[in-house]
Amino acid sequence: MAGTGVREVARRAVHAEITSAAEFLFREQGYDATTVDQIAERVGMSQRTFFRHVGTKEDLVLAEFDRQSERMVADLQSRPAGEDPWTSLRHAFEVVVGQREDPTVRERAKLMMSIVETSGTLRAAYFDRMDLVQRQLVDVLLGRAHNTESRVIMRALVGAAFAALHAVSENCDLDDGPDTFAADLDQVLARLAPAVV
Amino acid sequence: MAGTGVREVARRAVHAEITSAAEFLFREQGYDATTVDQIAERVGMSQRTFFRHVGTKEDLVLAEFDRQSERMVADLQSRPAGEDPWTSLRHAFEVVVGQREDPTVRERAKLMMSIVETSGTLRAAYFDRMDLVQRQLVDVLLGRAHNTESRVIMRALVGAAFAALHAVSENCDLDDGPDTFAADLDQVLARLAPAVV
DNA sequence: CCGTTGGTGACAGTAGCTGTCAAAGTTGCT
DNA sequence: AGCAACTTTGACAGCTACTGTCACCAACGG
Repeated sequence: MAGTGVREVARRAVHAEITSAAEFLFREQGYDATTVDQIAERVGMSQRTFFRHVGTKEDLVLAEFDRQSERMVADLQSRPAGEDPWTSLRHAFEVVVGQREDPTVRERAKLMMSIVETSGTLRAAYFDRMDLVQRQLVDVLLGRAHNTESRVIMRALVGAAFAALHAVSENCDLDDGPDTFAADLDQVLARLAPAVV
Repeated sequence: MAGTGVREVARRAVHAEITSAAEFLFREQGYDATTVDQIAERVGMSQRTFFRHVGTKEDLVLAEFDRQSERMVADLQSRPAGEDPWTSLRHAFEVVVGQREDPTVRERAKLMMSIVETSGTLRAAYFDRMDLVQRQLVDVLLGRAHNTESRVIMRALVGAAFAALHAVSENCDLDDGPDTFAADLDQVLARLAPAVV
């Protein structure tokens, strides 16, 4: 199902080229001011073909977040079932924390985030996807062997953890000092956690 | 600035009529399947005039939430500055809880929420607005006299409280039993709270 | 009574996105 | 190599939310 190899490679290459062109234009003129036609023209393809490869203009920016989300869900699944949710979530967040370690990747992530924050529709779509991951994480946690929590509580728990993640994320994207992401996250989570376990 | 009285009344009446027509159609065929043209035609006006009164199709559904948000911010502002944030927020949430008391209003709110949940763009816009209120609430709390919390912490705190609100909201909209909203909210908030104060 | 002001409709245009169809290119099998 | 099956592509047309423009009409004010 992974395609005929060659075709799949071609697809990825095209997709990468589109993404690169789009990012250039977004950085240059902003997300909203950049039209799909401009991106398509820059890559040298018709608008129709663009949409066959990309699906949505939003996806160009949010695809990265989706990949991260998938990994988060997978990571949470591979945590011991006996572990308390809060700790498990902190470990799942490691995929976000880890990406901050490489300065290049970090800057890229900041850029993406700043683009997201400038566009209303984009920001909205981002939040919607965050909600989706949260639901998936809740399902994972509820499905664990010795779980005793109700869905409502679990939803609130996961939501709270994400609130911490989001707060720290926002904060670190702002100041340009040394990246204190991991430390800040631990601090905020600790502030929210104690009763929660 | 409040208009010439007469005109303002007319405006409100027209707006109400549009809203009513829209809600009928949304309930009948769903949000996405209902076009702006259909709504405009039902009220007997041109599409252009519709947009002069409404601004956005989304607004027809989300205006109610905006009003609630405004009241929440106002309520939070009128709380004693010495009160701990968590308690203050619980009181601010009273505007949501209170609306659940009148069965008519409650059913209407449930309907609205169910419409929001069916449409992707609508859901996304809803989340974006929730984020906006949260930011406003954070600013209020940070502006209080004897506040010692950092912005990050406050953001996480407010986010956690909203996670609880959202979880309970989702839960109560599902089951049709007696409305246990207030009790559930208190329970979930208590579960999240203790360390927080 | 007339000028200003505000609402309205008709028209046209933009941006994102989808369906359709025929042409061109690829792949696989013989 | 040669042919049939499958994919990809571009051109065209269409839909929906939304905005700009302009002329028209009605109410309000002096």
